[in-house]
Amino acid sequence: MTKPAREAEHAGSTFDLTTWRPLPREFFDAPPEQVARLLLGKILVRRGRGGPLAGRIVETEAYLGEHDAAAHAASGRTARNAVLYGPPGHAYIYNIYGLYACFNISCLPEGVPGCVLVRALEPLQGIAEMRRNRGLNGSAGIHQLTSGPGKLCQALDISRAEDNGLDLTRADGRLGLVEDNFQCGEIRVTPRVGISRAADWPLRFFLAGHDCVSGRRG
DNA sequence: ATAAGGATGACCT
DNA sequence: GGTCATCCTTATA
Repeated sequence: MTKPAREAEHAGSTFDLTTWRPLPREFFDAPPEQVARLLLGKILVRRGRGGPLAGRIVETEAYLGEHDAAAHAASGRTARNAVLYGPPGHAYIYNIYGLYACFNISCLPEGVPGCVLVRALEPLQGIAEMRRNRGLNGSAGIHQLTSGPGKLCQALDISRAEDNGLDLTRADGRLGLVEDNFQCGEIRVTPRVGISRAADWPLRFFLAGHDCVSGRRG
């Protein structure tokens, strides 16, 4: 250990690995649109072999229950979406387009489906490893590492096979969410990205003007 | 603009 | 059982 792992590499974070406690279950036992908003500014931590990988959440989307045609719960409970019906605060990870993973967090009490999709992070810690995981060289900008749901899973080495169903509230878990007392500034709300049904519902939340937000940032 | 890529669920037999 | 359209995306042109 040449250097204490307590200091964030990237500017502006008070994140301290020696004291981090995951957000409690009650935080997630709430409607997805509320959790999605409150997750902005929090830190997603991945405990890896080469040390922690961490980033600040800058973009989220809420997916509601069976009345939300864009949600995986829309057609009722299946083997794939069982986590959505389980207790809050668990990782729901699915593969998309045969290529990428998407990381969601279950909300609402057991039996009631709903989740938040984490769409983008600002890399804070383990940036070199994120670059490696993404197959990018040193010239790739910070904002290319985790500015999209598939990108951030690749950067943090999150996969359905390894991580689906994980309890995110365990202090010793591989994945967790941490309070950072970060001042978010203006939060912008728009329709969700990449869906065809319920396409006008205002359930996407992101930090206005942040470089690491995916796609169009207005 | 669009191809890549594979799992999933809907809808049959 | 089988087939098929769809998909909460990304990196290329």
